[in-house]
Amino acid sequence: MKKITEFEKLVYAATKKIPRGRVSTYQEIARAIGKPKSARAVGNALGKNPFAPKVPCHRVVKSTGEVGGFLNGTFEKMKLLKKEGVLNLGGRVVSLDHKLYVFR
DNA sequence: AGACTGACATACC
DNA sequence: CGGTATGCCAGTC
Repeated sequence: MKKITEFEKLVYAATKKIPRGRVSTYQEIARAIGKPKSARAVGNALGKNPFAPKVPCHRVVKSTGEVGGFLNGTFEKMKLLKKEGVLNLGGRVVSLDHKLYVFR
């Protein structure tokens, strides 16, 4: 069904680029697609997440270093993140500046 | 078909 | 810490 827009395509493409063991923020993704003010729109697109496991929205965190809204029922994925050493107990990112993946 | 409102996982003041 | 500003989407009228 691919009912996605060009904007979402960019968001998913950027999110998919996140390597394992790394995380990114909505702000970074928004900036990566050329709309640094669209962090919310990024979240909106990821929230739909038609590419569920393809687009690791669980690997995208808030700009504050918190894990983000995927905790809302998807917290099982958080375990995987912890396994990758990205998250810390309590749903916090381990040194965001150290794990943050920046699009270039 | 066109316009408005609500919702969303942020950012800024 | 709280309210306002911003961007995109979806549903509704």
